Amino acid sequence: MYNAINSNGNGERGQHWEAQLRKGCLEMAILASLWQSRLYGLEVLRALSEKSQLEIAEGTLYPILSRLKAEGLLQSEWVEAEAGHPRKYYWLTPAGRRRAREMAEAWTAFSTNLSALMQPILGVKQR
Amino acid sequence: MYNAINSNGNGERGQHWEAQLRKGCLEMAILASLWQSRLYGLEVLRALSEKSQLEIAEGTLYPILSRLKAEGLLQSEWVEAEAGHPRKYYWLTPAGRRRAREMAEAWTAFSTNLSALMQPILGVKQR
DNA sequence: GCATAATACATAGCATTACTATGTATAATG
DNA sequence: CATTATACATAGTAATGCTATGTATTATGC
Repeated sequence: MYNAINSNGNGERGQHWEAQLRKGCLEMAILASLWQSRLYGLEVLRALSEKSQLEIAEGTLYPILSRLKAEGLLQSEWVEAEAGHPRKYYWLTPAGRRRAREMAEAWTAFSTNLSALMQPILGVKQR
Repeated sequence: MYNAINSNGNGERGQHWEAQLRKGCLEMAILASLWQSRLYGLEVLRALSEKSQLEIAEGTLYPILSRLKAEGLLQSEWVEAEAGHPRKYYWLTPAGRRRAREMAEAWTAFSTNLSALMQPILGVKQR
């Protein structure tokens, strides 16, 4: 599985059609990354990268985390590490878990529909 | 198959998290709708709605078609209908076909990755 | 013939969301 | 102590739809 979506897409116009493809999915992806356990910022980045080859810049992540927290979907706390830097841990609130579920379901339907639309293109190529 | 994504999402903030989910996919979807045959504007809308439950407003469609044409991915021509209104037909240029393929492939990878991230959420719910 | 409705396309202002560049703070290392 | 690494934060900018509205042409009914 290769990393098809990163920040340096190679389209002609704007060079970023791939970036647009993933815009709007990031909140959902970030909520999902926190489903199974609480994580601190850079752990979220690593989880996304490892679990779904989704590379997000730090400057993108933190405003989103901040926004989700302001919305009551996440809670956070500062933890002084026994060794190393203090870290800000995030976890899903009950509202956050509900949102994550809603989004996961919507994503499933949406992606299935869109993939169906892509089939003729991929089918021709495979021939 | 129900229409999970339309313009009146029901989230709390901004009410539009679902709209964001599909932003960025529309160019690809529109290019895909033209893969098998040329269509005029409202036919594109209907094709998207019928093939993938994707509802786009006319005001959204035409700027995108215009943009794709400016970019050399589409070509268009006015056709006087034998009965009814004149219509502007669109079809993919060779560059447009290449773009559609690239996007379809990127989409496949991207959506597979993201769906993997969603599995724990959906798995828990199904239990 | 005229007014209204339907069809088809177009556009401008606005809202939203990342991306990019840059910065602050703290701990670790040489 | 200076530099590097880790961790978090933010402001300006770019891109893309959404919403509201408008223009143009054809069809319909009175």
